[in-house]
Amino acid sequence: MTAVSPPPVSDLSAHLGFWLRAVSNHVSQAFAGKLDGKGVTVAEWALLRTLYGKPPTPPSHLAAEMGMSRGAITKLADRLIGKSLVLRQASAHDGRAQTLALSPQGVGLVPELAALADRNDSEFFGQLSAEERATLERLLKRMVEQSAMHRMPLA
Amino acid sequence: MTAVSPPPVSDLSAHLGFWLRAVSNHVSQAFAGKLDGKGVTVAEWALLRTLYGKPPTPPSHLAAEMGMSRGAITKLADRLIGKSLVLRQASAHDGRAQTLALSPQGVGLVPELAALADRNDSEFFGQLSAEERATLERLLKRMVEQSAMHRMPLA
DNA sequence: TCAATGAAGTTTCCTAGTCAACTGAATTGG
DNA sequence: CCAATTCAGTTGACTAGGAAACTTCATTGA
Repeated sequence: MTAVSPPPVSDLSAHLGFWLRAVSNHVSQAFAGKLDGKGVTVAEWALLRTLYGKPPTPPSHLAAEMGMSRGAITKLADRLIGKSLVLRQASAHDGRAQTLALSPQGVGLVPELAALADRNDSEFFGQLSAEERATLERLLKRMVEQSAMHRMPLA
Repeated sequence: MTAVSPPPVSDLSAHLGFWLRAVSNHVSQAFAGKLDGKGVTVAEWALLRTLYGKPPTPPSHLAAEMGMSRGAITKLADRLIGKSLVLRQASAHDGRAQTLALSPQGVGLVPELAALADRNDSEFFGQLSAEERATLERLLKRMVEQSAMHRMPLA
């Protein structure tokens, strides 16, 4: 009568996905912390940046571009309108449609936030050599292409 | 009188963090889909895997190891106990403390889930050459070390 | 021309975290 | 030896997103 020991299974850390997620979450959380000081979340930053320099854009376009549901955009936009960073305008032609655009405050804020994004990125990836960064970028982009990641979910 | 055009700011996709998050989320979501068939979430998988092969473990240890709050572990454990995959036991010595352990069903399930994790990982990273995978792993692990990511948040 | 279909946004319900307040048990030091 | 503090775990309020039902409007085709 021998004791039954559980079969060996691969470790969590045996997966590249594990390390990818660890680093990704760490970088994102650090960025979230920086944005906190500006009273903005990462998702809000993404929407603001997406609107920057664009003509007024329908929420459904933003949803597709940002890889979020339309419902999520509704709520995100509500929050940003509450912060006076975004303006919602009904379409003249189509009674259903509307567009979202940056308010003047929003336009003013985006460059500040972009500077934080730059800083955050170099804070973490500056630890790698330029060549290593290029390699990392190349590999990641190839995975995006080959895995048909046409949606870029924020969550 | 010249029109004021908004200053150019770096694109979202100019940041390595952007691509990292895109790939990470994609891989995680694909994995979540696979786990769905087993009635388990990614966080639940992580807790099950963490308990596998370990003696009964206090929730607070799991919280530290998994980079989650104690409150989150309480709720996660509640769910897993509801699915009869985890057992909660009060400590004999310390009236406050308790331990969590896999149930027999939990022990049986982990290898199945681990196989899904293996499959998911190779599905995505199998697109890279062995050398590229090694490079990616090296770079990611270095970032974990150098950025003092002692916490590994799941969220 | 008007019923059926489809599209755009909103809303509701659900899940899953965090944080902070709380409960009850253990420890400590005056 | 007991009051204050600290510690483990739970709970509740809150946040953020997804999915699906729903509303309103537009289009289309018989």
